[in-house]
Amino acid sequence: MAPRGRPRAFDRDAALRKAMEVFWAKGYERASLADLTEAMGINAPSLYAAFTSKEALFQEALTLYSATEGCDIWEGVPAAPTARAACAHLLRATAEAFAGDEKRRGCLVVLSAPQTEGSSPSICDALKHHRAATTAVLRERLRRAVAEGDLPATADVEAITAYVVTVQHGLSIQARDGASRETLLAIAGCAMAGWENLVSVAHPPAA
Amino acid sequence: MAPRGRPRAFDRDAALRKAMEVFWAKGYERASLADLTEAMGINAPSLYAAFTSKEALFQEALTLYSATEGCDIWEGVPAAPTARAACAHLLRATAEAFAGDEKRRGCLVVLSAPQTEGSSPSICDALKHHRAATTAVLRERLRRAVAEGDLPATADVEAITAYVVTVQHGLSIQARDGASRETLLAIAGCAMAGWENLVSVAHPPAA
DNA sequence: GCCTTTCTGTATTGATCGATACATAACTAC
DNA sequence: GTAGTTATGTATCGATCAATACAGAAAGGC
Repeated sequence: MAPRGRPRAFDRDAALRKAMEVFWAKGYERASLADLTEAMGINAPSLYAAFTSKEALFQEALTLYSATEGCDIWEGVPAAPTARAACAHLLRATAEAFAGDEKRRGCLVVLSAPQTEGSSPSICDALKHHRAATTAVLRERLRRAVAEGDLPATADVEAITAYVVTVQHGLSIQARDGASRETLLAIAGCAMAGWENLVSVAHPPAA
Repeated sequence: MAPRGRPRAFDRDAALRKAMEVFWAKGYERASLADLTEAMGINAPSLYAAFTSKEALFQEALTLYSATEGCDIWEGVPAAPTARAACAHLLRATAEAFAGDEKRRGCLVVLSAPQTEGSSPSICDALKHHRAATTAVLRERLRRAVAEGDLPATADVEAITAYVVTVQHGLSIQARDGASRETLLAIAGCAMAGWENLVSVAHPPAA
């Protein structure tokens, strides 16, 4: 069952991983074909033959990212024993992940294409969809917590979900600005400091 | 004291404001000269004669932004009667500001150039410096609160500052993802729900 | 009037963008 | 072997990028 023509001379998975790292460090738009081909160690025609287009390459890189980098963070959310543990894990794991090396600070999904206007709509939509999907994971976990009696029935699941996700997104900016591991973890700690009040208020007032 | 040569045929301030709006909606890199000149109603040579370069134009737009758009939000921080009021105002005013029209959702300072790698270093540094400056405003207000006895001496001012700023930055992402005014305000409310615990803990644990 | 100065519109610069045409190389099938 | 298929490297495509050269227009100074 060997393929018919001339065999590919490079490791497709390894090249995809390199591409992901370039997108992670530079974002979708700023990652040029020259950047990508250099990092991947191949020429443009090979890239297009294997990945169709820059956009399709990014989509694959995004899938790889969520399957590898975001995996630990988000798998722990439904698996956590309580709603509180789920949120604490999410924020702490995010802080730990963003404390890595220089090139990988912050989340690819959050930082790759922040501008709605003018960007490739499919890229923007894919990232937006991805953010919505991860948000849904947390929301479902919190809903389950309410159903199980872990959280009071009056807890505002939508608001708490949005709040925790907002802190997580904000951590990407902090990480890109060079915040230390300690700072990132302190932020996560602060965000959880008011948990008891947070879940016991039906509709948290705007102040 | 009339200027010597042919008078400028456009309103420089009005053109700068238009440029700011383009940068706000598209970010620095994605805002092309064609976009800018069209919005400003002038040709490229006029733009360069009046603003030197795209980069210098952005710097001026950034100054205008902080002098107008960010003004209400940040002026209220030192002016607030208490640390709690300062933070609550900051987050609520941010939520209100980001609930505006489609093109202006989120903060220009946060969203214009999220990628450190490869971007124009001076643009990136300017935005980073601006974020640091606004962070410093909040930090100073909290320090004053400790000095005045408004906050306990054991309060972790650095961590609280970083936390509140992180929520504020995260609101930009939420706003760009289309969060409603109610959602943005609910997030601000959630962020403040744990205030009493937040300020009474010396070093908030990571969970 | 004429000269200098500054701005305006047209047209264009070299660089870089993402994406390919083409000829050649390397493999399977027969 | 030959035919068919796919990948590779070089060289390049048209489009777009930020930035200008240039000539004409509109003002003040004299």
